[in-house]
Amino acid sequence: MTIKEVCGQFHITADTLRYYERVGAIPEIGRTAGGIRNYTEEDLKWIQNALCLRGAGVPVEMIIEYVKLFQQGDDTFEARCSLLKEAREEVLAAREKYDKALEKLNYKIKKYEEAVKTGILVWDQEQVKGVL
Amino acid sequence: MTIKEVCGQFHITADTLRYYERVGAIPEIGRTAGGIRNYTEEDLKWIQNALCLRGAGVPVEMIIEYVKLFQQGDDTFEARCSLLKEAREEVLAAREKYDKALEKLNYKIKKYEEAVKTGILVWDQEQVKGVL
DNA sequence: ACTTGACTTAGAGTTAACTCCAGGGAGTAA
DNA sequence: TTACTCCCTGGAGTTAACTCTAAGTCAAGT
Repeated sequence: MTIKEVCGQFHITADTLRYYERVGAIPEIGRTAGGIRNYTEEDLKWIQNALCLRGAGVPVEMIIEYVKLFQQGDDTFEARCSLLKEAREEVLAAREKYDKALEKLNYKIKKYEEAVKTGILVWDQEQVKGVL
Repeated sequence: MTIKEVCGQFHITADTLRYYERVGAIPEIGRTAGGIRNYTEEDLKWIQNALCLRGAGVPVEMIIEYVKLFQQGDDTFEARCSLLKEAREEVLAAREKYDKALEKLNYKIKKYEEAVKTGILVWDQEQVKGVL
């Protein structure tokens, strides 16, 4: 599979794909005789993994660390496990912030929708702290 | 309220607070006779607002836009409303990615916990796509 | 053989969001 | 008045994660 096909599949640029490989967020990709990258199904899973974690704000550095541990073999199960747990904590903490923001946004949007109709903006005091 | 007190309350640095003010993510803060910032309760709400949105990945640029509209008065209800809706879409989309990542992380952590005990790592094929 | 379009590298450039620094003023206490 | 801590500004520096550029190589079609 060529780099272009992979890009199309994941909606990312070739630069990003090469960047991930260069820094080690995905393993080295095999090449054709002519030196052109040839992605396997396994490679696609690694890309999926990197994109999924990045999408949840996990730093590239952490993904690199996981790939390294993976490549070091079965002695690193424990290290990988605690790395993943660390990542999970970060993602959970971030998601809570997202939930809080959504709650406030929903409240404000509701009030603004009313305000657009009535011409008057009202905040029910203290219903949601810190709204403006 | 001094800048230091505000920093303590929100666990951010004075630099960040001045930065938000400088770019307009919060309104201008009133000063003492000597030119030192004196934060009011209203200011704190704006800071809360900025931090809440930033915590959910909403770009500073968007927050600035909201503050601008707010300061332009009641003619901007509609504009503010659609800005908030746009922000909500972004936050919702991001949160879905977080959920997907969490699902995978939970699955992998479970498998790794078993692997640490048994010495063998098993992926139930296709249960979660793209796991490694 | 030639053209065309996709691929390669090393390395420089960009962007957002801070973060730090130098040089100086403000406020309180001894 | 001296000391000390906090605060001020303008501007430079940092960091992560890409993103782009130049100069060249590869592969397919005609």
